[in-house]
Amino acid sequence: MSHSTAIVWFRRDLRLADNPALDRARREHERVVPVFIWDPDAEGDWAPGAAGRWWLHHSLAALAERLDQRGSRLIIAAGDTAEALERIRKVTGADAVYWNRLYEPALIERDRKLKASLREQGLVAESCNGALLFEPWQLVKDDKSPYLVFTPFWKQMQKRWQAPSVCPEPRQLDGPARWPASLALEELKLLPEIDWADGFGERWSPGELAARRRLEHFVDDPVTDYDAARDRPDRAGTSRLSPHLHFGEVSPRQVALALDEAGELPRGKGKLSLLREIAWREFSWSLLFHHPHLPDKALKTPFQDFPWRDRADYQDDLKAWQRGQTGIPMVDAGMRELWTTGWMHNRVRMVVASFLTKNLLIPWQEGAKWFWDTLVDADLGNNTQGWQWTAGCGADAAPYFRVFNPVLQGEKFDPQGDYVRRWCPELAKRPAKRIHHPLADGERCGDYPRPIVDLKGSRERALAAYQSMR
DNA sequence: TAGCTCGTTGGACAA
DNA sequence: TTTGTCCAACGAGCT
Repeated sequence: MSHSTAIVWFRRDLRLADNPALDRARREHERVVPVFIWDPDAEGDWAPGAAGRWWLHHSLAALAERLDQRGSRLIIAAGDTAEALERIRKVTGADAVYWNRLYEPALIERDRKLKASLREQGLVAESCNGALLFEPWQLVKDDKSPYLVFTPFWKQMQKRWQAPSVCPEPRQLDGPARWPASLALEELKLLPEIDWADGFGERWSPGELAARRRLEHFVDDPVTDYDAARDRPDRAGTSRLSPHLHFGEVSPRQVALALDEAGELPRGKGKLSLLREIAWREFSWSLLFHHPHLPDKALKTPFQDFPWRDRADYQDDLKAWQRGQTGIPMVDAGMRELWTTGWMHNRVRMVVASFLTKNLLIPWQEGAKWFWDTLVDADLGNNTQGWQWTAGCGADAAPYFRVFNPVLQGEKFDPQGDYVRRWCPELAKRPAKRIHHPLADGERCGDYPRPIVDLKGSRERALAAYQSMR
């Protein structure tokens, strides 16, 4: 170990355990300066949305507390990253900077330049893999080109499976002789000014310890039924790990380790199912890495001419969708769950996305943007990939004739109507048999809205639109 | 290379 | 009420 000081630049790896950048800095240097820099301009159109900022605020608070307990502290800065690092370096005399890689196209470019510039100044600058089981350039086909279909990607991942190893959590961290100034967390103004996020706190506990508890709880029992239960929005069958994974409060390696059966691929159906979801996350990041325009442009080029409705024409319908006022119970329940809790059940995400793109013929980018702002787990890889998949223009996409019917989906996956009743209390008194159906002509139910489109007619319109493109 | 198989998550309709 | 078939064609991926 050299008698030197290293900056550990935290980004979306807000944990102390299995943090390769932190681990490496600590092993190779005597003193460590943990730093977080709020620099949303660097992320272009994809700086964290309002829900993500709420989470980030609380996650940073949790990280700062854990660092305090280890004799360290979290230095918070804002503004241009290179300048902030330079300031901190001057005060602390640090001669090395470590971080874990991110894969958003804009950030890859920023980080590449930064690394080159730091090295030019004679500093150590190293990035590590803290976010993925496999780097996007590792899991490729035999001819080195990236996968475009999930199943072969998943098969390859299983073939190359090895017992995950994680790095240890430091018990103590020695700081620099002189600490740099830090902003107070509140100065980043990450929390919304209106009390919009009130419901989030009831549902979520950001931070590494909460993430670990959730993982341990889930793997202890619920994972056994995950394969089937994960499709039921009326039950708590999913892991709810997504925001923790997004902010790096838990790593996919830690999840894999928790599922691991003596170094072998998990054999239990539920465990394998959860691992497959982790694989989807990896697949999404791989796609984005190899196709940097994915957040804006359809992967399948014919879709760039798809006859979406005009913006002026769909504005009212888009608002109704965002507010959960479409008059389609399953759709409204999902959109209200999203608004209230910053999260939506995966199956319902597909239903509302299919409804927006197919029944309303509104471009998938509008949905992706709304999700980006309102989901606490908004993740550029997953969000982009999911929306393109539903719209039928992405990798391995749903065929054009696959239009989800929100009534049938409700009857199948929310059979008692509990989910709809919870989020659309106006409908609470409707009999379970009718609860997923839009109001019929002349029927009234509190101030629940009439359907903004006819499901059958709009389905046919969508099929015709998709036909026209072929 | 050429040929074969397959593609996360569905719905409508006929029998 | 349940089950089977069709709704496209194409290109990815594998052997």
